[in-house]
Amino acid sequence: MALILNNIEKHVQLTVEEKELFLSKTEIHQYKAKTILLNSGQICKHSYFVNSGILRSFNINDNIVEHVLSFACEGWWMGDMYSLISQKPGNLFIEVLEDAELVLLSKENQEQLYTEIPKLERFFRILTQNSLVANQERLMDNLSLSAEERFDKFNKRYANLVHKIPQKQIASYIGVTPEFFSKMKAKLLKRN
Amino acid sequence: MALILNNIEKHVQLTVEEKELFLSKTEIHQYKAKTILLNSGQICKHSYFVNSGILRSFNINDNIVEHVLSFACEGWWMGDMYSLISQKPGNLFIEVLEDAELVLLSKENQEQLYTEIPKLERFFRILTQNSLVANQERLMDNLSLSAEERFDKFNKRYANLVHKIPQKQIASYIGVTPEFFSKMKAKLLKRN
DNA sequence: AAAACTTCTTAATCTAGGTTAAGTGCAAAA
DNA sequence: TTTTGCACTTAACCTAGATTAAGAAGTTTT
Repeated sequence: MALILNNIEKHVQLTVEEKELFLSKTEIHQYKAKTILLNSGQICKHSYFVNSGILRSFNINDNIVEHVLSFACEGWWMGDMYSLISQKPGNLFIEVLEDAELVLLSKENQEQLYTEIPKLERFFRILTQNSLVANQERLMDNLSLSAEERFDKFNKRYANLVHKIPQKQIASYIGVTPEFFSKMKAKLLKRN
Repeated sequence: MALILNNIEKHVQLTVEEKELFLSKTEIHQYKAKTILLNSGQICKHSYFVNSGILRSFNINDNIVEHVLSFACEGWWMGDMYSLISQKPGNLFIEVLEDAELVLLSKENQEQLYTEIPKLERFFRILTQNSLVANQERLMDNLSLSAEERFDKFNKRYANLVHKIPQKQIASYIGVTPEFFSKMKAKLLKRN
């Protein structure tokens, strides 16, 4: 359970009482692989922190093609930010890729904590800023890098994940078809 | 000058004293079109709020190709978030596209305000969350929509901007070459 | 341990968008 | 007022990656 507190304390210092208050507002749950935590069209009620296992968020466009927005493994946060802040139905799915233990923080408790412990508002501000920076970089990468270079970046961002998740989902994350990804991989192997 | 306070008060309520304190930490400057507010490799020292005029942020990749990250017109904020939070040299340029009046808020003053007026930390948290949501949507759009559809989205996001900025920069924003954009535009005109 | 699914691969063919190049129309220098 | 330099267009040709299809290799279910 220390993991989430460590994560928070990378950015703000909490007192013992604050840590207890924070933990009292969270729940821990276990989920099996393939569980859908959030469906498109639903309202996202929780932020998820990954103690163990792997999650992914994705949407499905008109052509019935999935596009992976993000993965989350140990120590990462996950949620549908749009739905979470607007409390309207979102477009994202959140799925468990590998059996997971998650810390759940409900929208209401999160809002309460912002007021009760302003340091937590700071923490989530910083977290969101970091996400935004990463997202902006990925956006620019998608505009200027080749599929191969984007695969490199994926590997740096999500170290070790290559071996743990179906490669069609990596293809989706970097924005190519599974067929093209397979071809690209074969080319990379031959080259090295 | 009311503009920036209105902008803030869409999300948090400030007292008269707080508004004064906030304003005392900002500066107003006028800039001519083509002014470079921030160069790649520099450390971003300010957040910019646009009272009037138009800004854009972009980077330049190895091939000497520009990629537009964002535009900002009246009522929008602009900055290099990466450089601003890390205080390290960034990759972004920020340029004035149309003569502008800007409100400057320095990194140090912004940090002080977070502590002096926690409501402002809340305000910037919300602002950053909204940016993140918009960025995630654009990322997914880039993975799943055609150039034409992305142009539609550009028009919705930046109403009226089509007529005010060089079209090669719209092309860059949606992620196509100026030549292709020109061809696409001709096709759209013929169709309607 | 077969049946039923999925994931991954290979290969032929196709296309959205890129590249190169040449020309037009302006606005800003000079 | 000419000249320089962008912004934009058009058109021929090119390519990264998509699409379609079919088979191979696991996994999961029964």
